[in-house]
Amino acid sequence: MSSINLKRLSEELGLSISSVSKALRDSYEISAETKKRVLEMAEKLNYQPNPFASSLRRKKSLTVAVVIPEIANNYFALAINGIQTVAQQKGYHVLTYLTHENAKDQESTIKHLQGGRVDGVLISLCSDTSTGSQLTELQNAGFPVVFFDRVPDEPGCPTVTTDDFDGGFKATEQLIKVGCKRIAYLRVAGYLSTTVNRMNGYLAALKKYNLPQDPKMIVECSNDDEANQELIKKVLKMRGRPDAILSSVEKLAISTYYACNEINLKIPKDLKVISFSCLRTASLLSPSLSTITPPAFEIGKEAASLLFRMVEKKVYGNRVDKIVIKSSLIERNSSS
Amino acid sequence: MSSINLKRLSEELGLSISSVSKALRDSYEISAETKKRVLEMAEKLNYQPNPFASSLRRKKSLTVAVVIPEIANNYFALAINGIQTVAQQKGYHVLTYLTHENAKDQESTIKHLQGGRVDGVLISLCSDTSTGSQLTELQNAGFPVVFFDRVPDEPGCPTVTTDDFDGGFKATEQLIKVGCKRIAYLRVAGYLSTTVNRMNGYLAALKKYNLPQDPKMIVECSNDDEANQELIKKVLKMRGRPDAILSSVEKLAISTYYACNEINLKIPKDLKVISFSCLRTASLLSPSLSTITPPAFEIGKEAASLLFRMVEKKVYGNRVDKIVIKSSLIERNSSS
DNA sequence: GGGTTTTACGAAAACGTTTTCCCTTGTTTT
DNA sequence: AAAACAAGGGAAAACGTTTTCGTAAAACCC
Repeated sequence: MSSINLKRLSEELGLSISSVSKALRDSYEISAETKKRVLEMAEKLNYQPNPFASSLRRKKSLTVAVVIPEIANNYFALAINGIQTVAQQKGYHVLTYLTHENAKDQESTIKHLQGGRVDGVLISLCSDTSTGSQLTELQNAGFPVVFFDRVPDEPGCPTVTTDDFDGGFKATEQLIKVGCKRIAYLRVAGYLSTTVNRMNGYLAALKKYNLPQDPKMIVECSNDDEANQELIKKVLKMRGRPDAILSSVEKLAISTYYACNEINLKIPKDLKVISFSCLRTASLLSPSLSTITPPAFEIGKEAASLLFRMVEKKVYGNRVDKIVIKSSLIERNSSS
Repeated sequence: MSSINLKRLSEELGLSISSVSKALRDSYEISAETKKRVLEMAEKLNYQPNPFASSLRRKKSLTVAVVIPEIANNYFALAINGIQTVAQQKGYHVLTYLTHENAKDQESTIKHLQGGRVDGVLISLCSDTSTGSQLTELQNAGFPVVFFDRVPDEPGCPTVTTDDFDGGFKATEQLIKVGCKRIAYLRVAGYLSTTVNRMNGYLAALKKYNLPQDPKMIVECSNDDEANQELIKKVLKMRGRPDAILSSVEKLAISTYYACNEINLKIPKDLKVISFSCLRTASLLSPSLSTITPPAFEIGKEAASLLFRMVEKKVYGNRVDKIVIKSSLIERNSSS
């Protein structure tokens, strides 16, 4: 837009283009006095360097991509907040892409990103990702990728996650301690590291306390809120219905609340509920919702920091970071 | 990354660089047969065009910027969702920048954006913006800018907003109809189009129903949740305390709920509450919160569509769009 | 004061595209 | 058969930086 470029600037100053460029980049080859003149003129003419020319030449975009399933979601909104905070402070730009839990979208996004548009990628896999191979390929090619929250199985990739297993375990333990015997686990369809780890924690707790594992107590939900609500209603009306629900994601807890309203089940009297959730209004719900709260903002910050370490040092092949940040279990009325 | 470029591709095919480029862009100068060969080879070698070279040459970035105060906010998360949806479908990339309600950040962001990094800007002003002049300057220079939600006063700029005045009016009217006499309005500091328009609607309703305008009933809040909660508590404890609260933003309604919990005021018995809010769990709160809900997703979509119209036709000087999308007032228990 | 180093700057290539202009060949027109 | 034209393709400039290399002049070293 500001069609004032180095050429224009150099003419104005009676210097060569290269000298002006060097002055602006504070090169030792340019005298202090000249630098000052250049800076002043650049300021005066409101010179803004063309980022594409610069990126083309330097093979650096100063940009990272964030690829997430959705954004209208407290967890991801907070995570992005953390990512942006770190990125903006470092002078990086952030491109975001939504996959809408759709593997095809995710694939084509990744593919486009290989053109060099970004210096690195932060990604949380979508629920119907069949495999992380496309991504691991990418990073094997030397491209910095950090996974957060929903990460692939492959051991060789840097991840930032929370202690999902522990969260699932402790939440389940808590439900058991208040007397629940038939605890249902609401999972989302597809293979998601978070869902699976949380479930494994849940299963481990059942085992520790000698409670049976009923396959009917593991409820596989979809991305359709309506359908989920119906499904949960069905489960809550069946013979031997659960007396507690552990929800692996926030929206399923919401659906559970609606379902209970509809079929007139009282939480916590008839059903106790704990959910993984970043809902800020958890304590204002009726009843207040017990949560395992992942530190989404910190996870975003850590993931971004890790990515920038990888981007800035060239050496990220020899070491793989697996950062885990603890969630906190907050007991409220829905589970007591 | 994929260091395979046109040169490499052309060598592989025994064609010139220019022919390959033309083939890829489906130029009429290239025979169908050759195009097919080129496409196949490009696919085979996983050719990804360098976006910077392309942007540099064509002076098009296929990228837009979204500048918002914060992202961990239901309204903005939904709006971004709408923006992304339109942008991704159009093949555009989206850069997001957070201003953290800080005018300095906003200014420097805008300034950087003038380098040509983006083809257009979607922006919702931060609360301590003194003036939109920097932006209007930008668009006078022929740069496409669309304001959404929080827009400047200047008449000459394209905006996408909701009917804030009406929302404020109807919410107030509703509170009056259920018998409230002393309705407080919670506003945020600084000059924000939304806050002011909503307040004007509030004032107009008071006037229509011959209720007095008490300056003490207009409570100016800050960005500090703690402080706001204290302030609201103070207001709720004063002589002649309000019997209803109209909150201009979601978070102040949350603070109101917390404040009431602390000083043991019962909503809706002792205090009725209506808030502008996109909270999905409004109906699950205790008590369920009556809201005026701006169609954030649609606003995002409309804003993006408008921006793309401006970006794609060169002619956007002669006409200024001011799109208004209605909010819906949803009455729940907090106001009945 | 001849030689060397340092300082400060400029010329030009390079990054990977896109696009304008030109050329060759073959076909059509008159 | 000469002229005109169309089809398909290539050479090279251009976009705005950055960076390597070169080189004048000034400064330094006995």
